[in-house]
Amino acid sequence: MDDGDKSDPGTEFTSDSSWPLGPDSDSVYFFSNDRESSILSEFGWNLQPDDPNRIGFDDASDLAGSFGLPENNTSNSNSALQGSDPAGPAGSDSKAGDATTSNNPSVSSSPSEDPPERSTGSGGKPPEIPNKVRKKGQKRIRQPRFAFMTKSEVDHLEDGYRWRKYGQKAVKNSPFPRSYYRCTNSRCTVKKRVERSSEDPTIVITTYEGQHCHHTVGFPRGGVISHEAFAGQLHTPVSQFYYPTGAALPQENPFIMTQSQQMPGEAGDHQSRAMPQPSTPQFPTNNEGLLGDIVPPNMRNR
DNA sequence: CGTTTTTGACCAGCGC
DNA sequence: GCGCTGGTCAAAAACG
Repeated sequence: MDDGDKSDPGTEFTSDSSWPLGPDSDSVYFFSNDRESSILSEFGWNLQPDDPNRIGFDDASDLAGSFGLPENNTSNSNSALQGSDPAGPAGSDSKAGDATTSNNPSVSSSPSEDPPERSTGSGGKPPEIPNKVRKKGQKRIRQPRFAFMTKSEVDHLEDGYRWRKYGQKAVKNSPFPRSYYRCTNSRCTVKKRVERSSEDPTIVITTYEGQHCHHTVGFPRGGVISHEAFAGQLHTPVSQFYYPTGAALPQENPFIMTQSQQMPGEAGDHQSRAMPQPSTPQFPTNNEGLLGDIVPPNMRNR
């Protein structure tokens, strides 16, 4: 939770080619407004607003409908969301700036200075302030989060980075534990949480927090995930959300969903991968747990 | 032997 | 203020 530090890092983004997912993800993107598409493009996901394959949610009712929400409930949900997120207000912006600028843009522009991927084990201290050192009132810095759902038999999907598990917790309303991973690169603050959907155990919900300051270890070109990496694990990206911590309104949230029709064997087809045929997204039904953390309850199909 | 995982404990934030 | 919950720490165990 840490809602006190809902220092809305989502208000500011930096591009990062090393982000584990990118335009190569065989995806259909849903935007609700220009802000979202601009955010996507900052992530290197260049989708033109007039792209024929772009599916836009130009108003809240579209969004609501897509989530199985009653349309007349949408406006309510908006306000409810605002209320549910005390972080929205201005004060958080400066913190958000801190959080994101600490992941300064140089991270993606100076790959040659990337530290070597190295496992530091318990000896390596994460750059973030440890709990014991952190004084009262010093809030945890939340970084932009990016979540997606993948139909997979394995919990921890290979994404080209090395992760060290640092915790596992049982989560409320879910029979499945949530695992916490940290990038093994000692200078990299990226974390990731992995949890199975309580509704559909075949779906793995992965949330990345922060941005890598280095390239992948498994993929020499770095940055863009390779579909081959998934080939042995199954993988149907079911949907993909970008939900910046602290962002309040659904129509202001960069809301992205993906559904891949691509099978592992089709991995090399970059052209078709750029924009697959839109299809009816599979929306999770009542995801609690981690999804609940990234998708406002009133956006869920309940 | 170095690294990663496991797991109980601890801490912080939030709601009541 | 208290209890609940999520998130993190850190020692021990497991692994390669």
